[in-house]
Parts: sequence; C-alpha cells; structure tokens
Amino acid sequence: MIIEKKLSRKEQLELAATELFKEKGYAASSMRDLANKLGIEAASLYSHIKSKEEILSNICFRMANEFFEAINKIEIENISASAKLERAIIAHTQVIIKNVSASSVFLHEWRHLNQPKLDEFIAMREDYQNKFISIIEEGIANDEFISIDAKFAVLTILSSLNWIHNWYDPNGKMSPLEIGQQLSRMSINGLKIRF
Amino acid sequence: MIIEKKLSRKEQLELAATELFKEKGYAASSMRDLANKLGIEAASLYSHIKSKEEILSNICFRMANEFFEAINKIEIENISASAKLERAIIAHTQVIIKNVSASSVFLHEWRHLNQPKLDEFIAMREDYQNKFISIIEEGIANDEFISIDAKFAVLTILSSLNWIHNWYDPNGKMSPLEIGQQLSRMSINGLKIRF
DNA sequence: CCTACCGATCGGTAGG
DNA sequence: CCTACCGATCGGTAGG
Repeated sequence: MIIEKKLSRKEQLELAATELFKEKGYAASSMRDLANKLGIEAASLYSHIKSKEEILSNICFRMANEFFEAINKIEIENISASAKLERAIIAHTQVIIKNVSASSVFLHEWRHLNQPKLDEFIAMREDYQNKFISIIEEGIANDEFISIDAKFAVLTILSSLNWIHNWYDPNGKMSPLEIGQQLSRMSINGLKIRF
Repeated sequence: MIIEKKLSRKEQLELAATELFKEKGYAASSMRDLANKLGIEAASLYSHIKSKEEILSNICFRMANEFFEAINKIEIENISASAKLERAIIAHTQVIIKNVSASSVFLHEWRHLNQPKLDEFIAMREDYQNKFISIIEEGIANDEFISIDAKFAVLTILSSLNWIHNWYDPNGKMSPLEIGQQLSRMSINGLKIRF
C-alpha cells in the first residue's frame, strides 16, 4: 500500500507541471494547460509562483541536488575505482527511477532556464561529471581500467544512464536495482582490462 | 578545401531551420526567428513551405532514411555478430557526426510531429532498433555475447551513441572514425563473455 | 482563487 | 518575396 503524503497546493502545482513539461516540453506547455490540470484559472497560478520559469528552475535544481547527494556519499568511501563506479552508476540510476518525470525535465528542459540560472545549472552539471571523471581516472591510474579518455568514457556512460527515463516501466520485469546492476556491468566490463 | 554546393532557397531554409530548432527547440523557435536568419519576412517563408511542421517533418524523416541506409548495408553482410555490431555502431556514429544539428533535431524534436506522421516516425524508430536487437540476439545465441535482455542492451548502446551530438567537436582530437571505434569497443567489451 | 484584462507574439493568409 | 493583416494564444497583472 502506498501512503500518499498530503501535498500543499504549491507541491501539487509543481508535480502537475513536471508531468506537463515532460509530456509536451516546457516551451509548448502553457500556463492555461497547467491551470487546467489543477482545475483552476491560469491567473490563479500566480498566487503560488512568480513565473513559469520559476517552476522549471525549481524542478531542475531540486533534481541536481538529488544527484549530488547520491554521489557525495560514494566519493568518500575507501573502495576500488570499479566499486566506486558501480555504486555511482547504481545511485544515479536510482535517482532517475525514483523521479522519472522530473529527471526527464531536468535532462531536456534545462536549456530554457534564463541567465543567471542557466550558467549556474551548467556549472553544477560539469561538477557532477567531474566527480565521475575522477573515479575513472583513478581506475586508469590503478590499471583497473583500459587507457581511455576519461571524459569521453563518462559522457558515454552517463548518456546511457540518462536514457532510462524513456523506457523505464515500473511494472517491467527488471527492478530498479537490477537495472542499475546491469548498466554498471555493461559499462564497467566495457572499461576493464581484458586478460 | 570544402566545395560548397549552391543551395536552393528551400535548402537554405531547411538548413537555417535545423540550426534554429537545435538551438532553441522547435516549440520555442518562431517563424519570425527563421525569417530573420534568412533576411526575409516571415510571410515569405510560406512560398517555400506549407507549414512550420513540414520543415520539422522533412528534417526528421530525412535523418531516419540516412540511418536506415547505413544499417541496411551492414545487415546483409556475412560476418560475426560482434563485427556486425561494430560496423553498425560506427555507421550510426558517422551519420550523427555528419549531421550534428539535424541529428539533434531528429532525436529531440520528433515528438512535436502531428499525427499521422508521429506514429509513422515512431514505427520507423522501432524498426531501426529491431535491426540492432537481431544482431545482439544472434550474438547471444552464438555465445559471442553474455546472456542479456537484447532490447535493454540496444537501448543502452544507442543512447550512448545518441549523445554524441552534444559534445562532438569537429576540431577535437578524436576523428569520427576513432569515436565510432572507441564507442564500439566500450559497448562490445561490455557485452562480450569474459574468459 | 476569481474576473477582467493587457500588450506581445504566434502561425498563417490574401493579394499583389 | 513584400505589405498588410487575421484570429488565437501567450505569460502575466490589477484588484478584489
């Protein structure tokens, strides 16, 4: 049984916006569409939010924080690079699966942010990627991984993870953990030195 | 030296639209933006095209055809599954790199197509994926590849290829072929059975 | 949260 | 390819 927390009107609004932005894209979603979903008038939305972009910005930065929290725990562990990478991949996967719609918005709609939020977002994304790059560079230095451009490898891995939201089915045969494990197996096998 | 073919006005229009849609997204791109790029009035666009959506549709289906042509050549070759997969990955990569902007539109903006084009597009995409799935299933049956859900593997591989347009730099240190080879190495290593 | 409304912009047409 | 223009819709505000 799922226990639904009671959501504030603002939380309901952001949830509805997340679904809407995912389905139609941010630019093609109108405030009237959103109001309609909530059963109120478009003008009434503005007693909860300042602007359309504020909603987008909240979604994007909330997700960014979720991803950071997940990787920050792993970074400090004292384990091999392969083990770190595996955990990072699983953690990333779990964040996506727990927030499929918000992840989709986070991944595709961020470019509609205005400045200065846009630059701030891009910087956070780069920081996040750098954490993965460090893990892979450590693995290369250790001879755990093949010699490869670490940034290239990270972009390849992250891009395969960032597609999950498109096909993930909560009723599918693979559990979130299994998906993470399969993805890390493919990725890490791809990097490991073959004897 | 690059020899520029003389483009018809309609080709110029579609080229400008491709860049515009890539940069701002289809929904956020206005016909006035497009006209501006070409130095004409918005109304004048309509002597070359029927609608905004027609431009999008042309871009999407032209790219779909390019991808199909690439894979159709490979499917019929009489080589191992790993070799087929390698060639398919390299071919896919080359198509993206030769058409970075159009690929970006193809990958992200297709959902703004109207019916019946939308369903037609989705069906083509599925056909294309199925060709990859067959290759991987052949490899699994052969004991070339680990036992894995073939569709899952394909979506993972394609998603990593479909990110290239985001970071590909024609002045970067990796050539298109090298990029394809590296990607296929990572993907195929990830699938191969380890002894 | 509503009514009433704003200026701006949208995709597109008529007619030349 | 242009001028002139259309109805529809956009994000958002004023005032209650």
